[in-house]
Amino acid sequence: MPKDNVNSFRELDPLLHSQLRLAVMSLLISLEEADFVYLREKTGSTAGNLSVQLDKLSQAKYIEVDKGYSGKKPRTVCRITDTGRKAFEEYLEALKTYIG
Amino acid sequence: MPKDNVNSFRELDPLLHSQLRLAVMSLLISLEEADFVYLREKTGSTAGNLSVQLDKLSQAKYIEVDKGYSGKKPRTVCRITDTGRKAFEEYLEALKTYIG
DNA sequence: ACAAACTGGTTTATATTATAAACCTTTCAA
DNA sequence: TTGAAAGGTTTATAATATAAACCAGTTTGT
Repeated sequence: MPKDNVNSFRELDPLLHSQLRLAVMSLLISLEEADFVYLREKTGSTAGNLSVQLDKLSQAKYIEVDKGYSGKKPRTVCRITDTGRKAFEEYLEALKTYIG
Repeated sequence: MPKDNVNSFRELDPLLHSQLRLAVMSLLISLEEADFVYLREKTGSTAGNLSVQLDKLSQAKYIEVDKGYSGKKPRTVCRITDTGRKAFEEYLEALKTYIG
């Protein structure tokens, strides 16, 4: 019996398939650099949530996070890595198997 | 101080932002009718997981689920509703705010 | 006829995630 | 010098996804 009922959907990287992390990556992919406050405002997220999600992206090496100062104020700057860029592109490819 | 740092991302309907439910909706949107076994095979999911997710889609009225028989075997048939179709389209629109 | 295995599912338990709430440290303004 | 704000982090809770266990009926083999 020919089995053509085969899964035709690609895995969606769970690290990217998350509203907030996807938004962050979406921003970083075109900006190449953005700080914590900017990301918080552009995504509309709470600081706590953003902090957690940045950690996850950072641990996966999808982004780099530099903690420094702007004058006397702490300033956390994020940028996407090559790994992150590649993962994002693969996510987009995978998405297409769902949304045509 | 002008605040142009405004959230530019639309909400992603959490009911659709789920790998399996999205796959199911993706199938139903072009097929208009599919049974449980077909969906399980096409999505590569386990029966338990599929059962749970179909319930959620059904409770949200995104799909209709008819339990009947094909000969002596139980057969559960699903189709998308207008509500579901609309939600799916809105999900696609929202996604575009993330993926350009 | 009876047991074992298979179909087509559902229910329940568990692990993971996302999110918000509470908290911390430093700076600034009164 | 005290209180509020900025810039985060940590912790607790709620929601989700997933798998494992289960169930009723059917078919197969002996």
